[in-house]
Amino acid sequence: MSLKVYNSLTRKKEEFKPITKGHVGMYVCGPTVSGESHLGHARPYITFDIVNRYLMHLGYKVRYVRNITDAGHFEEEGREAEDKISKKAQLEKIEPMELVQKYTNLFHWAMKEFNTLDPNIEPTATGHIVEQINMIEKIIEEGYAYVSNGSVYFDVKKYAATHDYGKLSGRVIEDLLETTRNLDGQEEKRDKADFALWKAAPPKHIMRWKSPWGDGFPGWHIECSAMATKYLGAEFDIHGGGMDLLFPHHESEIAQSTICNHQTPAKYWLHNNMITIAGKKMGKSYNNVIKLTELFSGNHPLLTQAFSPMTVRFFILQTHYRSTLDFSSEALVAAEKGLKRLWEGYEVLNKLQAASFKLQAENAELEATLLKLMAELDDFMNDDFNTAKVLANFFEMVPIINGIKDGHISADAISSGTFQLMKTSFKVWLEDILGLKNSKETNPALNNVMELLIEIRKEARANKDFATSDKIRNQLTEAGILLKDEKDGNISWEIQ
RNA sequence: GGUCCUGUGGCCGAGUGGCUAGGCAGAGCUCUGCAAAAGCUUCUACAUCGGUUCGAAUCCGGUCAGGACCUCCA
Repeated sequence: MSLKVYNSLTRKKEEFKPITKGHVGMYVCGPTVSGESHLGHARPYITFDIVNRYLMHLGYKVRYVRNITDAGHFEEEGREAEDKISKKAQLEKIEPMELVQKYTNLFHWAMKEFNTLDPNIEPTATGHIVEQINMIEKIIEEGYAYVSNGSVYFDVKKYAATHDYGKLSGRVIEDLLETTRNLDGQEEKRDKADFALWKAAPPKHIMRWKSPWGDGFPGWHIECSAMATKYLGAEFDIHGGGMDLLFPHHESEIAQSTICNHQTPAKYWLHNNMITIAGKKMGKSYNNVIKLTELFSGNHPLLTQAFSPMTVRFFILQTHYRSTLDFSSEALVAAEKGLKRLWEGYEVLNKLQAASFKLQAENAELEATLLKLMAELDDFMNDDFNTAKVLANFFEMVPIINGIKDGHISADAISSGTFQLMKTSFKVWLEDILGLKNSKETNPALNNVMELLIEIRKEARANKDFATSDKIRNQLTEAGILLKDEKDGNISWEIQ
């Protein structure tokens, strides 16, 4: 079964066929670095990290481009043009670029914590003003944009006459022309549905660039079109982002690029659904965001505890990316425990001795079950990246692994080949494709100390000196280390 | 108001016609010096009404409820 992806453009799952054999170009809308990232932001970056990783797993050479929006958009279109980033900088009395740097660094830090792979190119909007101006000029030449008071607008009505404006978001152009909200200062535009490509900067505006139309700054949608075109070409494979960007952002990107490059920019449009909180989308409009720093520290009224980045990643992967995911502290606690169980199963698997398995499996049924569980993994991922089902299959393998470890299931039951395949599968799927990792720190010195303590405790237990053995266990518990006496006499430990 | 989506057991969630999803929580048992861990077993489902079908959580229609977009948003 080959990879199928749900294409928002056609509203269907389609077989993924790259434009250039063996290569994939993917553009994902990146963060606006005018503030701290919140849980909602984490979803697209983790989702498309999976897409990136899986495409690489399939052998594609991927060019993954994710921008940094550091030029800011309009606070509210039609009002006095106001750059979000410069506005906040003035309030905080620091340079706009200082603010941009701060939040860019914070974003990069969070992405590292989530164990996402870096994009191949991470272009900034401010670094591509020239490209954006060039693109706007070309759209004007083509006759689909007009200058008004030093600003440039895209002529949606004209575009819609010959193209399908609304094909991505399912909008009907007549409705758009009628129902778009009537804002102040709309008189610059020929039509309410028109969107800005370039906005004249008022005198006090800090972030400004020279252009053929006077000092100003780029409009909301043009940066993505310009950067995607520059690094991926007029037509590329995948464009990703959150569902809330479908309209007007992506719809407008299509319109701009279509006029400029004479073709639809991306073949497949992939959109992740929203994270909700008490049923409502997490977003600044609702003022219900949980920042990533708050999540990792537990410092938020809705959180009962801190949650590690891996817990959050796992939480997100347990749901299909096109479904909404409802956040609650309780759900994250469940995810944390689930991940722990899964990861411990993986660690147990790695500790099993290969020598205890034989060439032939004695339990053909169990052997077949395992092989089926592993064979299905590809099908699940190929079916529009169903990470939830992948994880479910691994959870089904965990009791079997634990059973072999405690002797409940004989090691003879499965073949050595299957055992090796399991080890490989856990590694490849959990670590390489799903990007999960052990969040526990390993400290060689501590390991040595623990070995010593465990040795002493074992001896004490053998001598029925339970006072000593309990003392070791209790005091370690107080020190934050949990000892677990296992069935075979071994003792394992973990930091709480 | 327009366009679209969703409604699964205590909680989170997968699942497009017949096969146990899975995780968390709960209950019982096994193992154990005790505890924890682990294993085994197990209870709660498909909003509602009607239709199609041999058979529907899954398809169709109505109703109710919630949500997203239409405006900055991941």
